[in-house]
Amino acid sequence: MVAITLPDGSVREFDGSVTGQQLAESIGPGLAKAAVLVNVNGEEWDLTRPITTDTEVSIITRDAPEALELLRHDCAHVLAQAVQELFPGTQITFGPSTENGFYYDFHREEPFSTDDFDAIEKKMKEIVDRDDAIVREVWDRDDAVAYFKEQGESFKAEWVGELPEGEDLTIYRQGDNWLDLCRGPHLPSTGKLGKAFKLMKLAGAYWRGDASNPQLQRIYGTCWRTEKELKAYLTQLEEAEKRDHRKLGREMDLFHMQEEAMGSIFWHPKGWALYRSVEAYMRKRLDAAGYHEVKTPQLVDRKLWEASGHWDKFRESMFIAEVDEIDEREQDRKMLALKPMNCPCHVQIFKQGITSYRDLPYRMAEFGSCHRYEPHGALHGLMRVRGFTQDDAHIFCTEDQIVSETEIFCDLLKSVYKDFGFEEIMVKFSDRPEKRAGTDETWDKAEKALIEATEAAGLPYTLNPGEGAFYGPKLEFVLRDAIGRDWQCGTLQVDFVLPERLDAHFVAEDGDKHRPVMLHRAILGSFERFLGILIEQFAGKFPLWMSPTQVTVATITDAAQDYAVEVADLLKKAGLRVETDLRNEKINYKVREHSMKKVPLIFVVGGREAEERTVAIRRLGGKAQEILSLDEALKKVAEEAKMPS
RNA sequence: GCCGCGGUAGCUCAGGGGUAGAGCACGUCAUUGGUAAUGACGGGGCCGGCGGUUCAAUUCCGCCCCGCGGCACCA
Repeated sequence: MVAITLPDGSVREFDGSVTGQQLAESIGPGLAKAAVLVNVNGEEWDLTRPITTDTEVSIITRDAPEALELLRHDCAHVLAQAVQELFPGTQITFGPSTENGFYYDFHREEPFSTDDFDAIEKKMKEIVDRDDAIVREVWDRDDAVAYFKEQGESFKAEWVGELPEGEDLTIYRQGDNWLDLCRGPHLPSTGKLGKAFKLMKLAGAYWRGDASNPQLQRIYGTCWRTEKELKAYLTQLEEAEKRDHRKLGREMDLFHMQEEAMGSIFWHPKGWALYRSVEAYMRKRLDAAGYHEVKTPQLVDRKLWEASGHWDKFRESMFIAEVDEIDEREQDRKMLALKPMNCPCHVQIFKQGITSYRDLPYRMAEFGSCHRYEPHGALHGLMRVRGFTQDDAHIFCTEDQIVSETEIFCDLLKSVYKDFGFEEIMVKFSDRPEKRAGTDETWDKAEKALIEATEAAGLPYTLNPGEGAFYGPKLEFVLRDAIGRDWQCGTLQVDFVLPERLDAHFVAEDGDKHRPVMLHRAILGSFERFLGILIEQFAGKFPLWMSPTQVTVATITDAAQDYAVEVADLLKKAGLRVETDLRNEKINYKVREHSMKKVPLIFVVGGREAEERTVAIRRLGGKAQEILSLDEALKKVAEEAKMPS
C-alpha cells in the first residue's frame, strides 16, 4: 500500500505504487487530461514515474507556471528530434528552456538557414501529431557513453563521460528510437505539447560556452500554452521593436553613428538637449548629496596605468596613443592611453591634499569620458559603445564608513531611479572570488558591511557567489523598465587594492598614515546607455522636463505669426526649449507632424488667440485643448517643466 | 573576435544578366486653414567596396567593409 497526501490534506491509498497519471485519473477525468507533471515531495516528476512510498503529491496542470517551463523544454526536444529526422548526421548537444521559449544547440558541418525553419516546424508538428510516448529510462553511465558513441554523438558522449562514474542517469526515449540524456521531467507524450511554438532565430554558440571550443549552431524558438499566448508574445515583440532606441534615435533626430567613429555617438541638437537635461539633473542631485565634481585628463601616460594594474589586465581593450618621443625607461616610443576608467585619476586628486581623516568620507564625482576598445561584435547602438561617459564617483572613506556610505548611496540611487520612472529595483550582491586581493578579515568586514547597508536601504537582493571584483565585493543594481525588461545600471564596489597600488593615504586621529577605502559607484552607469534605456522606457515620449523640444508654437494662419514669435520668445525666456512652426500648412498637418515627433506640448495660435492674447494648449496623446491666457500658460508650463529635485 | 542573415534614394522596402522602382521625406507653385496627412509639379541613386565570370554585372562567384540577431567579452 502507498498513501498519497494531496494538497487539500486528503489521503488516497493505492496498491503497491501509483503514477501521477493514475493518481490524477482517480481524482477526475478533467484533471487527468490537464495534468502535465506531479510534484512529489517538492521534486518535479514525470506523470508516468511510479510513486512507491507514502508521500505528499500535488498535480501540476497545463496552466501552472511550472508547466510552461516544461512545455518549452519538451519543445526543445521535439525540435532536436525533428532536426535529426530531417538532417541525418546532425549531432545533438543541449536544449534548455529560456525566458520566453527554448533553444537547442546542434553540431552540423553545413550551416542551417532560417529558410529551413518552415520544414523543421512542419516536422515538429508532425511529431506532435504522432503523439510519441516519452519514456523515462534509467541507464548506467558507461552504457550511455557507449550508446552515444555508437550513434556518432560525440558531444553527448563527452558530456555523459564526465558525469560521476557508477551514477545512474536518466535517458528519455521519445518515440521508438530517439533518445536524449536529460534530467527531465517531461510530458508523457509529444501530443501534449500542442502547437503554439515558433522558431525564431539562428545563431552561433560555443560548446560549453567557451570561445576556444567548437562552435555549434543554436536554433531559438518560442513556445506557449496556447496560440493566443503565442500571438500575444509576438505582438509584444513588435511593440519592443517600435521602441528600439536606434530606430527612435533616427526618427526623432537624436543621434547617429557612422563607420569612421565606430562605437561613438554623434549627438544631434535634439539628442544633446536630452543628454544635457539628464546631466543637469544628475549634477544637481550629486551636488546636493555632497559630491565634489572634478574633471580629469583623457590621455594619461602608460606609467599610471601600469601602476594601477590596468596596463597588465586590459591593455588589449585600451586605445593607445603613441607619440614621437622616447620613453626614458622603456627606450621605446612614449605611449599614452585614453582613459578606460576614472579611478586612477581620482586617486591623483586625492593625493594632492586630502590628507586628514577630517576630510573623509570624500565623495569625488566626474562625468568621466572614457574609451574602451570593445570587441567589434559587442557594439550595440547606445547600449554598448566604445566612447562613453560614466556618472562616476569615488568615495574615499574609512572601513568604518562603508556601511553608512553604502546606505546613503542606495537611497540616492533609489530616488534617482524613481525620478526616471523606474520603481522596481533589484540588487545583485557579488562576494569574494577565488582569485582576490586583501585578507579574509577585510573581506569579511566589507561583505558584511555591504549586506547590512543593502538591507538597511530596503532593497531586495540576490546572491551572486564568487562574482565580486578581485579588489572587493560589489553590488549591482538592476532596474525593470516599462515593458518588463531588466537593465543593470548602477554599481557599488568596495576597493582595498587601488589605494594601496597608487599609494593613497590620510592621517588618522592617531596621527599615523592610513589607507582609505575606495567605493567605486555609478547610478546611471553610462549616459549613453542610460539614455538608450530612457528612450525605450518612454518610447520617445519623454517627461516634459527632459524632452528635447518642450513646446512647439504652431500658427493657424499667417496673421498669427508675430504673436506666435512673441509667445515663443517668452517661453524661451522662461527657460523652455521651444520651436515655432510658422509654415503655410493646415493646422491638422502641423498637429500630426509635431505629435509624431513626440513634442509634449503644442501651443496652437490663430487669429482668435492673437486677438485675446491666449494660447490653445494641446498635449501629446490627448485630444482636448486647453485655452489659457498667455501669462497663465507661461507660469503653468514653466512649473511643469521643472526637473525633479 | 566567432556563427547565421542582410546592405538598392534621407527613411521603409520592391525588383532583377541589357535606360533603376514605390510610399514617406525633400523642393517649387497654388491654397490662409481651427487640432493627427490640401493639391499639382519636380529634384534625388557609383544598387556597400574591390576583384572575377560575361559581349554586357546592381543582379552570378570570391574576398573585404559595415549593419542586424546571437555567442564569447564587458575593469
